[in-house]
Formats: sequence, C-alpha cells, structure tokens
Amino acid sequence: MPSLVLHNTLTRRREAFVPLDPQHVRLYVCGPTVYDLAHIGNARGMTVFDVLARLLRHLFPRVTYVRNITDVDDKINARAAESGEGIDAVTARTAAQFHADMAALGNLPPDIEPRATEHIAGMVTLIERLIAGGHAYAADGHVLFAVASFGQYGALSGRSPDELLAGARVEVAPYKRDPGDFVLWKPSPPDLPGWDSPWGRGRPGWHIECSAMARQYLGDTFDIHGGGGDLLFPHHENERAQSLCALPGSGFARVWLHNGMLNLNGEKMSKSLGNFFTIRDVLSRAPAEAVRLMLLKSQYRGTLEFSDAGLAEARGELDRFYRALARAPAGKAPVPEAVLDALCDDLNTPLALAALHALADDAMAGDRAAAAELQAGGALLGLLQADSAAWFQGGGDAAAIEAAIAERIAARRARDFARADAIRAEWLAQGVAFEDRPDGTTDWRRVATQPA
RNA sequence: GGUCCGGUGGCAGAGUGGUGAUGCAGAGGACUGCAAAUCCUCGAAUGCCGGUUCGAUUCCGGCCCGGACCUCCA
Repeated sequence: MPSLVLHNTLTRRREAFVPLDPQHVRLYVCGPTVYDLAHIGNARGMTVFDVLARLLRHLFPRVTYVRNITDVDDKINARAAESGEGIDAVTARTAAQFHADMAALGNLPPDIEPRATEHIAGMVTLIERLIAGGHAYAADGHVLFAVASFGQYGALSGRSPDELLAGARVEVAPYKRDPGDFVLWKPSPPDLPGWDSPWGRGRPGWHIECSAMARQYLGDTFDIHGGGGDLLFPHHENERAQSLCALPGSGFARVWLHNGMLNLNGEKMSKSLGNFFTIRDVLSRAPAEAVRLMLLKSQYRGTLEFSDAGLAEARGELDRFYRALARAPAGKAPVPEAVLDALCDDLNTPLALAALHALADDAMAGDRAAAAELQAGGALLGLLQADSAAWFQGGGDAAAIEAAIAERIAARRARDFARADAIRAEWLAQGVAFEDRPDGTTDWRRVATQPA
C-alpha cells in the first residue's frame, strides 16, 4: 500500500501522513454558512475533500469526516430581515439546497454534520476556559481573544502580529486591548438569535464554532483540518489559537490542508465580488459528472480557472470514458495502482486522470480488465459509476429517436442520402447525434446542443 | 505597503538535475455514401537575467507578470 503524502500548511512541506490512531482517521472540514445558494467555487473545496475522504476510507479502517454547517451568522440575520423569511426558514432551506447540490455533484455526506446552533454549550465551555487561562477577556458585553497571550499566533498562516497590524483595514473597536483581538462572544439584541451565557445574552463568534464542533466529535487533537485557502487567515489561525489555548497540551489539527480558489476571468470567484455562478447555474449547463470532473482536473492546491470550455472538455472526456466502458463491460477490479499512487501523492487528481485515460485506451480495444480498473479508479474519484447507456441516452425520447433512425435507415437503403442527412441534422440540432455502425444499424447519443 | 503562492505547447494541466505526462483543439491518413466514433501518424511549450553544475524547466539570487491573504469568504 502506498503511503499518503500531504502538503501541510502548518509546516509548508509535504509530509508522510501518519494518523494519530491508524485504526481511526479524524478529519474536519469547514462547511457552508447557510444564508444563500452555494457557488461553484464553494463546490471545489467540498469536492476536493470528498476525494480525500474517499481516499482515506480506502487506506484506513475507519474515518470520521466532520463538516459543519454554520447556521448563526450576521449574513443569515441580514438575509432573513430583508426577505421577511424567518431565520430558521432561511437556514433550513439553504442547508437543504446545499445538500441537494452536494448530492448532484457526487459528494458523499460527511459522517457528522454538526450545526453551530446545536453546540453553543461547547463554545461557552471553551470561552470560559480561555478566560480562566488568561487568553480572553470580557469587555463591553463582548468576549475577546487576546492574541498577545498566544506566542504562536500567526504560525499557521505564516504572519507575525506586526505584519497583521500593518495591513489592518478595519476600524479597531475601542474595547479591544489589541487590534488583533477577535470576538469569541458578542451581545445579541432581543430580536436576533441569542443564547444566555455568563456574559449575557449573545451569540458566538465565527471562529469558536469550529473549535467547539471539532473538539466534540474528533477530540482535542485530531488528524486533518481542511478548508479553502481564503480561510487560512483569520479563520483557521484563530481556531487554532483558541483551541490550543483552551486545551493546554493538545495539538488541535496536526495537518492543515487548504484548497486553491476557483477563478473566473482571472479573479477569485466570490460572493463579495459578485462574479459567481451558483452550483445550480452550472448544473443547468453541463451534466453534473462533467462539473465534478472539471473540478478535479487540476491539483487541489492550485488555482483553477472556471470556463464553459473547460466544462465542455470535461464532458468530452467523460464521453470517451463511458464509450470505453460500453465497449468492454466492466467487472470488479481493485483500484489501479497508478491511480492510487497519484492520489496518495498529495491528491494529484490530474495525474490520476491521466492513468484513467490510459486504461480507457485499453478498454476501448476490448480489454475488460482495463475497463474494470477504469471504473474502480473512477470510483475513488467519485466518477464513472453511472451506466454508459444512461450517460449517453438519459433524458432522450428513445421512441421518437428510434422511429427517426428507422426512417433514416430506410432512406439510406434507398440511397436517398439527402433525406438521411436531413434527418441526422435535424436531430443533431436537438442534441442527439446519430452514429452509423458497420453492420448497418445506427446508434444514438445525447450531445451538447451547439449554440447557433 | 506587508506576507504567501504561481508563471510549462493554441487552451487546460502533471512531472522531472540529463532526450518535457495527459486531455482538448489542430494537421495528414485508415474506415464511412457523407459524417460521427475508433485507430494510425504528426506538428507544437518550460516568463526574463544571472549563479551553482559536466548538464537547470527543475536548485539559488534578482527582475517582470499574475493571483490570494492582510481580521466577510471554500
């Protein structure tokens, strides 16, 4: 079995992954804040860590994958206020949409999906411990983490507190001892969600949520913490500071993984810039599996440029994979070594896909063993599990198409090629391609309709 | 301004101190009534300048360019 190597942001190096408990790997990934539809950039991180979870399950006997849902947040409150919808309704609807999007993309559910609002007690406990340990202080109804109390602050994101100050672009609240101090707990007015606490009715800061949820399900020290590169600072830096200070002697996450951003026209796709497509937008333009393949076509740490051309290319690649599987009906096979080796090399999905292409060549030539390996390798990436017929013909009006094919075959027999070509062109315009086989029969498949 | 990451053929995108994967697109051919698919063949790349080295795309330094982060973000 190959050993898994991962790039650890904490050390900025590639390291052999050695779990704390070889029988049980524990993984935490930052999930969505449920105030609006997720966009395709959000989907990249989720998909990357889904592949990681699949790989870990393949390599180790047991994996606990925790991905939270943040359901208490200023943006949620704002969204509810402007729509008139209740806060619970906003979070319930958005969480359901998120789940549907993830399922469409082939991302398996995490083992545990904790909600922030159901873990307030754990957050309060951590905050109390931080205050007791001299790492936090109450001020003006807030509780703040004192960054100066943690010598390692900045170690994860590779910054010094001085550097952080230099770039500070936000007004410093007067009650902060240090401009870098961040909120653990803040007061909440009666009309907004809040919980009673030793510091009055309030709600948690964002960072403490993940610290508490990770601790509850994975323990004080666990193996891997993942998330987008844009969360490295401040979110992950703060999570780590809180947990390490509240739980002396613990290690929190030993390995930190950060996925690169998805760009649109050279810029990060983000809600704040407004340059985003929701997952639903994209799913309306291409088959879900093509979207997934597109997201895995570059290594997770790099930036990935989103484009319709890339989507179309992914679809074409899947066409070839499924054609190969149709040529050589696959049986069961172990995951091919080349695919496993590639994924164990810091999740090198492009290299794994190259191995799949090589297997597809053999399968195309009728090699059933290669076809089985192709499907087994695809499974580790969450790809190629559909039936070839469903991939090519799903959603087509088979009866009407077969009738057209029969008519066209008759025309060809009569050597009325003009008629035969007209029928073919007519259906192609509707996204159905005809392919004549040597034995005189005709096969058909759905293709992308060409824009006029 | 500070910190970090990256610049590979037309596009996407890996790897490597010693003849630069893979996919898409393109060219020629086989097959086809014509296509499509498939098969065969082919052309095509390491941002710039130095350094180390027998040899650098790879290591080091500088420069240029792009992006991310600097307390909203996957």
